[in-house]
Amino acid sequence: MAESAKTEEEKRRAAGDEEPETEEDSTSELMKKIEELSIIPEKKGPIDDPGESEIQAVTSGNTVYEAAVKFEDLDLSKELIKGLYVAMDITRQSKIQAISMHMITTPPYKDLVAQAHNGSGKTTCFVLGMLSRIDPTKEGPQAMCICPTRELAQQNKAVLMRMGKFTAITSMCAIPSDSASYVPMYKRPEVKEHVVFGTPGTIKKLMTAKKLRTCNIKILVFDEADHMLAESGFKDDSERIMRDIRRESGGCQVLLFSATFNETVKAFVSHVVRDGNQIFVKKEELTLEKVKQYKVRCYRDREHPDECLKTKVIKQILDFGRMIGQTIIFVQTREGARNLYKELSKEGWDCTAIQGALNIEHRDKIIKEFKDGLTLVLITTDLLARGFDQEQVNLVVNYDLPVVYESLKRGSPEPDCEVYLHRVGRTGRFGRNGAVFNLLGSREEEAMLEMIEHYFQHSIPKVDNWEDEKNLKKAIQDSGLM
DNA sequence: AAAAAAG
Repeated sequence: MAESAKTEEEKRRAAGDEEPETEEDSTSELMKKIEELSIIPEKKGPIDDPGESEIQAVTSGNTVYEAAVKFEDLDLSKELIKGLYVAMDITRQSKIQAISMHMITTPPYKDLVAQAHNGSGKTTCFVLGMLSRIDPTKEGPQAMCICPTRELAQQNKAVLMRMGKFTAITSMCAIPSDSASYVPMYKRPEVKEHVVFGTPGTIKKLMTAKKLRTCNIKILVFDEADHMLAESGFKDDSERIMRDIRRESGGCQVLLFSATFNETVKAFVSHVVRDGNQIFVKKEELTLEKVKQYKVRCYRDREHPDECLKTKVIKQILDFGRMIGQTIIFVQTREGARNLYKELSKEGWDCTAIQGALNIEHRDKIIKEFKDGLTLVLITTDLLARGFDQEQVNLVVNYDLPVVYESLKRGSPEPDCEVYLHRVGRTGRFGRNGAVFNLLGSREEEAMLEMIEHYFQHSIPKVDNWEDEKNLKKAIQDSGLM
């Protein structure tokens, strides 16, 4: 099943790559594609994913927006339409795209806070929004996107370059660079590119060094906005960047995107974009139907307290996982990532590990190898919990459950349900199948997973007797993989 | 403790 889906995917990809490059040919190819689209599924309108049915939109003021059923309804340039259909191979709009695109691309360009499920195409919304607002004949930044990690900034930039392939729009990443190629801010040239993707620290430094002119910014995006605006360490920088750019640009459009907005953040961001449009999803509706979640109980043995059963379970899961696609294993700490990597690679298991303490060259290399499909198993901290998009990932393993740090200090560990949701969202993207295994090494961890089940009103089945490989295999089969 | 950043 997964096999056939994959080959079909690959076929389409290959076909896309062999697209004739001459202007006439690719345009007629485009027209053909558009024709096909208008006869096939449009009566059904936007993708009717079961998981996407509960999106609620609140528009501000008396601006009337119509849902855009097709991208052609959006008054986009033909270069952008071509980018969507030919370079991106996007055929239909997802629900979040249908609801939000007019809000983003239509005057009076109101601010927007938009929540939608993991893997439902939020990036396409804001990247298309940015591209549509840019005048490529003018030099310098006209759109900016703030991200929580270097990896996400780079990934988003890659999406923009692909979607804007047939335009003259340029982009750059403002993220920390490796020590060898570091250039002090005062020595840098002024940013000439149209779009800047970056992390808060580097963006802020470029702005204060006057190397990043923000007066022509028309659209400012915060990806993973709830995180950027609520988490200490990000909050102050993000707010300052938003305030400065709003002032300098004379009131640019601000877009806040994330899969999660808890009640506290919701109240706060609604204040930030007071006159804006809002799209929210109920938290019970956020779990992905296509992703099957499991718990595996592997408590430490009283007779062998040093033996780590979790590692044993991992190896069993990887036996299957490596046959069907790529796997991401989440751990809580940097040291945990190092240790598990050592443990697995020592015994000849082919895997890599990434965490924030690695040097930048190494980080980039690990990500590239994984995105290229050269490595099948990636161990990571919550560095990759949000936003990381790799369609071949069909297995996620929570070696450790995400914990709210403050609750640890209080002595009663609570799970971080939002991080849990984001981790789960690394698989099952765009309606694909996926499976998540939660390894429970103690009574406390079992209790935490119960709290997660309660939070999402979604019960997670247990895989009994994991020592027998058949049971793990059956779980993977039940999730539609293999 | 993870994420960013520090030059």
